[in-house]
Amino acid sequence: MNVEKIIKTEKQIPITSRTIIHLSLVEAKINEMMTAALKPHGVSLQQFNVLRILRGQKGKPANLSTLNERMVTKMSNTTRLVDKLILKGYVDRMVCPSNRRKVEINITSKGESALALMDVALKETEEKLLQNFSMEDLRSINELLDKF
Amino acid sequence: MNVEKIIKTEKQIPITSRTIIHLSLVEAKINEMMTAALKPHGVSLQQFNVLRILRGQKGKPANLSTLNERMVTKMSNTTRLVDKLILKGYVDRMVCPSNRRKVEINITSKGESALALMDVALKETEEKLLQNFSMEDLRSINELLDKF
DNA sequence: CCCTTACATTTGTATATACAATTGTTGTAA
DNA sequence: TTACAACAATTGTATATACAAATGTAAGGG
Repeated sequence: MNVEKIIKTEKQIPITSRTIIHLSLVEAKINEMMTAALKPHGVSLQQFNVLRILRGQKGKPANLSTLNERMVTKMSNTTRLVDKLILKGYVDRMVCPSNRRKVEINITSKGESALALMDVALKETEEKLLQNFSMEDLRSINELLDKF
Repeated sequence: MNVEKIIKTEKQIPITSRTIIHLSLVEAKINEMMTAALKPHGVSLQQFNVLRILRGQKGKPANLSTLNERMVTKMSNTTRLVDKLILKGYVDRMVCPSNRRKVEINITSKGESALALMDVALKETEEKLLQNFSMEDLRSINELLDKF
């Protein structure tokens, strides 16, 4: 990825700023490729993340707050995200019987099989994105990212 | 940054997926902090980037395509981004006399002094974000990010 | 039991972004 | 010169997101 071509905005860009910009550019690239990979499946990256989280629940329903903690988006959007997944029939939502303020969200079997297909597409994209990385590189970058 | 708490969506998450998710989370954090730092100045992160690019032009006007190449956003949004900066009086736009399809965009002196203030705020945010990074860490992470 | 506060989610609204279609301009080949 | 393709920017529209306010529910003190 050719950062220099893009960030030649200032004469002498300090390495701190360079790092921040570099990260944003990489993330944009990732986002773009992942979104493209999911497009044929008709879901957005965020919708995919919700499905993944729900699968991780292994049948135990998740409420909105739980989803929200594990996502980058804000609460109000989580509601609407789930709305869209319900329309597609990938999840269902019901009021929690023990605490009617909460809702319980589950992935449906239709959602699970759709998710399985998405996994394949995403896996390929990940491999493409990370093709220049050795296992040691991956460990290093994760370690460094932990410093944020 | 505690990734583990967030990405416990799946049982055994492979290091490739972990890396991608990790990057997204870090970028989200950066974005959030930068946006917050710019908020008192009344500009978005993207608007700030445009101003920075224009300053880097050193008086030489930039047209929209040029701005676009160096930004993460799409062409149509660049138009509207510049619109907003014009409203604030930070940039001006005129039709290029030699090729009337193009526009020439310049930062105004008002824009430059506003940008100088933003720089201070952003610098602080960067330092906060990168406080755990040694100079060697910064070099490493930039090198690794180049592999994307 | 009523009132207040906190909780969990939803709705309204303004702004941001992506994508496709459109406008206006230039260059060029018949 | 005119017709057509390519270029540069803009507009329309649908969707996404952030933020604030509102809704409905639960829990606890008087």
